[in-house]
Amino acid sequence: MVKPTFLNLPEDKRQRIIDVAVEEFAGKPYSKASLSNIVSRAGIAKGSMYQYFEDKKDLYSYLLDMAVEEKMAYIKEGMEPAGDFFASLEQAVYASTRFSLDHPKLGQVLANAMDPMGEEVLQEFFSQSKQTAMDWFENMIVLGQQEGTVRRGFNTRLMAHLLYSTIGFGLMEYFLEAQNVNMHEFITNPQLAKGFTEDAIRDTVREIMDFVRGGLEAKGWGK
Amino acid sequence: MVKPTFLNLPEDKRQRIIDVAVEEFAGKPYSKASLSNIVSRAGIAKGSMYQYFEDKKDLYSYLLDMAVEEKMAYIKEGMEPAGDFFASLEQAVYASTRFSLDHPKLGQVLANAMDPMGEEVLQEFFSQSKQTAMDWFENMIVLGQQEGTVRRGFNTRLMAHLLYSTIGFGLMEYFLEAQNVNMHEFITNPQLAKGFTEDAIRDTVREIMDFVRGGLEAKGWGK
DNA sequence: GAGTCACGTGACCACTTAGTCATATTATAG
DNA sequence: CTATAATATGACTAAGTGGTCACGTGACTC
Repeated sequence: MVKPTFLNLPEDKRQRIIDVAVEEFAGKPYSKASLSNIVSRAGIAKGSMYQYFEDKKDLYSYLLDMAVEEKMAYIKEGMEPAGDFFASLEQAVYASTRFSLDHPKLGQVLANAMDPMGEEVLQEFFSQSKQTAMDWFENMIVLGQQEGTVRRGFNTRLMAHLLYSTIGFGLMEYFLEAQNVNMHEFITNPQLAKGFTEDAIRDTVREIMDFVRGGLEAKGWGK
Repeated sequence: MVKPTFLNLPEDKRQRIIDVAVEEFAGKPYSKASLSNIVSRAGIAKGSMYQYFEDKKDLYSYLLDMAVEEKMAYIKEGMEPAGDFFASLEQAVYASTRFSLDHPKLGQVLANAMDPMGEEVLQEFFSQSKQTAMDWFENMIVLGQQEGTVRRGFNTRLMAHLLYSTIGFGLMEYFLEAQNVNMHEFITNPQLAKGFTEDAIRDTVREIMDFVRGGLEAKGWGK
C-alpha cells in the first residue's frame, strides 16, 4: 500500500515522481524497469522511494490503479445510457482509443499489465484486471442479446475474448503502423499523437464497428 | 549467427540445450531470461554457450527461426489450395491453434517476439516477423475480394490487423481461461494441453469463423 | 532553546547478470 | 606416440539490481 508520506508530498514533487515512474514502467517489462533509474531521474534518493512505497511491486500497483481509474473516467464520460449495444460499444472503443492516444505512457503501463505473457510476479494484477474487462464485455453482449440487437447461439465468453483482443490490440497497432512508428517511439515522442486527427480516429473506429456488427448483429437489424 | 560447433554437437546434447533454452525464453521476457540458468539446467559450462552462439541475442534469434519454421510447417501442411478465402482462413486458424497447443513453449517464444510492447532490443525481430504476418493476412483478404467472397470498401490493412489480433490473441486466451489456467501453468505443465479435445478446438475455430465471416463476407454468399 | 519526530539520504549489502579467458580436456592426424 | 587443432570449462569481471539502515536535516511542540 502506498504510504501516507507520498500522498503528503508537495504536488509538483509527487507528480514528477509519478511521471518518471510511469515512463520507466511503460518502456520496459516490469522486471527490467529500474528503481535506481527512476530515483536518479526524479532527483530523489533511493531510500526516499522506500518511504513512499513498500517496494517495487507496491509502486507498480499504485501506477496501475491510476491508469485504470483514468481509463475508466474516459469510458464513463463517453457513455450514453440510451444507446443500443453497438452504439455503446462504439462509444467505448472510441473513448478507449482516445485514452491511449492522450496518455500513451499510462496506456502502455496498462497494456503491459494485461499482457498474457506477463511475468509471473504480475499474474495477480493481470488476472484481476483482465477478468474485470472480460466480464464487462460479456455482460454487454448478453444485454445486447436481451435487447435483440445481438444474435444468439454463440459462446458469449469466447466472443468477449474476441472483442477484447480485436479492440484492445488490433486498433492500437494499426494506428502505429499507419504512422510508421513503433511503440517505443510513440511513447517517448509525445508529438506523434498529433498525427492522428479526430476524423481519422472516428473513421477507423467506425470501420471496426462495421466488422464487429457484421459478426454479431441479429438478422433484421442494421442498415 | 549460430556457430558450426553447435550444429556438430551430438543430437541429444543439442536437443537438450534447445529444450532448456526454449523453456527459459518462453517463461520470461527476453531481458529476464538467464543464460546462467540455461547452462546450469542444460548441464554445460557457461563458456560452452559462447562456443555455440555469438551472444544471447544470437541464441534467441536461432530459437525464433526454429519457431517460425515449425509454425509455417503446420500452416502449410493444412492448406488446401482449392478452398475459398474463408475455408483457407479456417484452415490457417486451426493449424495455428494446433501448433500452439502441440508446442506451447515454442509458441510462446514466438508470441513474445510479436509482442508490440516487446523490449527495444527485439524490435528488429518483432517488426520483421510482424510485418510478414500482416502482409500474409492482407494478401489473403485481397485475394478473397478478387474471388468475390469478401466484401470491398474497407481498409484492408486495418482489417488484417483486426484478423491478426482476433486470431492470434483472442483464441489462445479463451482456451486458457476455459481451462482455468494461466499461461505459465500451461507452459510448465505439458499435460494441460490434453484438456483440449479435437472437437472442442474445431468448434471454437468454427465459432470464430462465424464471427469473421459475418464481418467480412460479401452479400449473396454464405449459408 | 531543548526535545521529539517525520522525512531525506546515499553508502552499502547480497545477489544476479552477460560475457571473457586462461587452462584443461578431448579428438584428429601424421 | 606425438603434435596439433577443436572444444569444454568455470572462476572471474564489471555492471546492475532491489532493498536496508545508520545517520542528517528540518520542522514543530513544549
